[in-house]
Amino acid sequence: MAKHKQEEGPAPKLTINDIARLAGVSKKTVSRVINRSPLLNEETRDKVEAIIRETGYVPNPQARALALGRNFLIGLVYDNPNAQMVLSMQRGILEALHGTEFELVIRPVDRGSNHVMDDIRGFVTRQRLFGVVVLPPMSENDALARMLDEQGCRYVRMGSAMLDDAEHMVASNDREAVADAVRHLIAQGHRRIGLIAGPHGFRSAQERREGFEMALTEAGISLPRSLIADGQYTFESGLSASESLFDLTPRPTAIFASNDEMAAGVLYAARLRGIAVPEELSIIGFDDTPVTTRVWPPLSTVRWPIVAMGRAAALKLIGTAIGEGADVKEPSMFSSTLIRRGSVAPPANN
Amino acid sequence: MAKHKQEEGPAPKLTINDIARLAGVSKKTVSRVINRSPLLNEETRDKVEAIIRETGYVPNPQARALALGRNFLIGLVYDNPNAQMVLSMQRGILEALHGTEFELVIRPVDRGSNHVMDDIRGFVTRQRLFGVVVLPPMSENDALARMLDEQGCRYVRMGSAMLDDAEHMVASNDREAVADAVRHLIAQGHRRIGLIAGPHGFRSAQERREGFEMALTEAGISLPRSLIADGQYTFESGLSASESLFDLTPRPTAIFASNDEMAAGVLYAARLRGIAVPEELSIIGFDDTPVTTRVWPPLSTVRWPIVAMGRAAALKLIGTAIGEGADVKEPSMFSSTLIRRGSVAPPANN
DNA sequence: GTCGCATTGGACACCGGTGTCATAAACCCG
DNA sequence: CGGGTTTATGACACCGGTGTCCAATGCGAC
Repeated sequence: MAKHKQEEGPAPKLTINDIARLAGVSKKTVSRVINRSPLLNEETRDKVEAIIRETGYVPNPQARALALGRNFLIGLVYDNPNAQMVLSMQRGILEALHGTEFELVIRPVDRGSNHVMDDIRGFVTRQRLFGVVVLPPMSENDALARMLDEQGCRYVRMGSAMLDDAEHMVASNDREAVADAVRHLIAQGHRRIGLIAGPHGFRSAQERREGFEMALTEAGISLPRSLIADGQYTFESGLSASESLFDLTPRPTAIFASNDEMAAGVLYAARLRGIAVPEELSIIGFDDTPVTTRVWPPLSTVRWPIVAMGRAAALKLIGTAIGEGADVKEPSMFSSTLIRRGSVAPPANN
Repeated sequence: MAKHKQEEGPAPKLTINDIARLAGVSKKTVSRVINRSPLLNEETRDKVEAIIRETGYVPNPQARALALGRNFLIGLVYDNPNAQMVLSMQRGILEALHGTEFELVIRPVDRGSNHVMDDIRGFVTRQRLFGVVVLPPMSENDALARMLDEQGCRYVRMGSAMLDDAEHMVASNDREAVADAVRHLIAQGHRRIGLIAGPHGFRSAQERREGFEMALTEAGISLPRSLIADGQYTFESGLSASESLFDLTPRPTAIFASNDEMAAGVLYAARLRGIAVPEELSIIGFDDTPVTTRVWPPLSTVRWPIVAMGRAAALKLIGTAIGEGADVKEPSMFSSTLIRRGSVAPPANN
C-alpha cells in the first residue's frame, strides 16, 4: 500500500551536523555532550541537551561503530541442548541491555565441528562485537576464552563452577545445590539412592555428580557403582538409563537425575513399569523447567536463577561502558534452591 | 586452509586499502570486485579475488553499513508465550543466514505496552536493519506492517493465515490442520467434542476455532456453546478451562486444545478427576512441543514446520540481497501434519 | 591519421560519528 | 598589567567502505 513516500517521510534521520547547526556549536561539541565529556561548559551542555531532547536525535550506531572500531552489539554464543535455558538466558541478558544502546546477536554453534573456533573468531572480529556471553558447555572451553582475549573481545562465561576470575565468570554452585537435594532425600529416610549422571565432558555433569557423592559420603552411605547410570541430558537417555536402575535388587527408593529432562524420563519409565511415584520411588531433577509441572506428579527439582545470571553477565560486560553507577559490582556466584513438589516421599519400607 | 597468517596478534584487520595496494589497483576497483560489479575486466577481477582469498580479507561491516545506510542485520520481533516456538524460529532463520554476512538480532517486545510501536521503530531505524521477521501475535498487527513499510524496512510476517501478500508473509494453514485433527476424532466415533479455544485477539486462535467448527459442521454435528471453553494458551488456563467441560452432562468424550500447553493442562485435570486418558477422554493438542512426549500418555497433536518456515522467512528477506540463484521463490504457505500418539481412542460407549 | 564510442579504472567526496591538536577566552599570580 | 596556565570550543583528519563522475585506454570507422 504505502509505497509512495510522500510527506510521510521515512523518519527525519537527524545527524550530528543538524544538531550542531541548530545549537550553534560545532559537531565535536555535540559529540562531547553525547559522550558526557567532563570538559564542557554547563551552559553549553544544557543548550545542546535541550535541542537533542526536543528533536529526538539519536546518534547513528553504525557511524559510532566505525569511528570507535567497535560495535554496540553483544554476542551470545552457545551450543546448548536445553531450549528453556537458552531462552531464559536471552531474556536475562536482554533485560540488562534494555534501555542501553546495546543489542543482542545470537550465535548457536556446533561444538563438535572442528572449525567452531574459526567460526566464533570470525563472528566477533567481523562484527567487532563489544563482548560475548558464552553458555555452557562452550563456556568450559579455555581455549575459546584465550582466543577471545587475544581478539580483544570482552567475554563472560556462564557455568556451574568458577572456572575463571570473577570478571569473566558468572556461576551457579551446582555441587552444593545437588548436595542439598540429596540431603533432603536422605532426611526423608532414603538410603538406596540412584544417580542419573550427565554426559562426560560437561562440567555441570561433573559438579552435580560430585555434589551427589558428597551428600552420601557425609551421611556415611556407601555408593555402589551400579547406582550410577550415565545419561545425556535428554529425555530418552533418562528413560533408558533408569531401566538399569530399576533392574537392581533391591531397587533404589529414590533417584536424582542430573536434569529435568532426564527426571521426566525416569518418571515415564516408572510409569511404564508400574512403579508408583512417589510412593515407591522418589525423583528429583535439576533446572526447574516447565516440564516439571506438566507431568504427574509434579517433579521436585533444583531451581537456579538463570535470568538473574544472564542479567549479571550482561551487566558485567557493559558495566564498564555505561559506567553510570560505575562500580555496581555484579555478583559472580549464584545459589540455587530446592523446589519441593510431589515427586518425593519417604520410602515405603525401610 | 588459509591458516598462513600468524595465530597471534589481535587480528590483522586488513582494510580495502591494503588489498588495493597489494593488487595494485584502487580501492574502488576492489569495492567493485566485492560487489560483483559487471563492468570489470576479467583479468582484474581474478587478480583481486586471488589476493582477497589468500589474505583472508573480509570487508568491515560497520563501514559498509555506514556507507550504504543499512546494516546486514536481520531483526526478530516477537512477543510470544511459546518458548519452543521462538527457539525453533530462531533456529530456522539462522540456518538460512548461515554462510551469509547477515546476523540475527533478537527483540522481544511487550505488545501490551503503548509504546511498542515506537520501540520497534527505534529498533529498526537506529540499527538500520536490513529487515525483520515478525512472529505472531505481533505479526497480526497491520499498523506495524505499515510502519515498517514507511521506515523502508523489509519485513516478513509469520502467521496462521495469509494476512499479506506472499512477499511479506509465511503462513501455516491452521484452519485446515485443525479440521483434519477433528475429522480424525469424528472418524474414531466421537460426537461430543470439546474445544479449548485460544485467547481472543490471536489470529491463530480464531483460525483453529474455525477449523474446529468447520469439521463438525461438515459431519453434521451440532456444537452447543457450552462445549467451547476459553483458554489463554497456557497450561494453567487449559487446566481450569477443562474443568467446565468436565462438569457437563454428558461429558465430552474428546477435547481439542488449541495448543499443547493447554492440552497438557487438560490431561493434568483429567488425572486430578480420575478420568482415564484415552479410555474415557481423547485429547489432541497443537504445536508438537516436547511436552507432548513427556507426559503420559503421550499426546496426539498437530505439527507445523516451524524451522522450515523460519528458514523460508529469512530467505524471502535476504533473497533479493544475495541474489545468487536469484529467483529461488520460497513457498509462502506451509501445511501441518497430524501426529498420532497415545491420547486418542474411540469413545468407550456410544 | 583522426575521431567517436565503449570499456575500464581512479580521484574524490561522502556516510556520521570520534580523536588530535590548535586556539581563543578566562583565570591566576606576581 | 603582562605572562603563563587552565578551560572551553572548533578545525580537520580519519575510520573503511560506496557513489559519482571523469580520464585513460583500446578499437573500429571514416
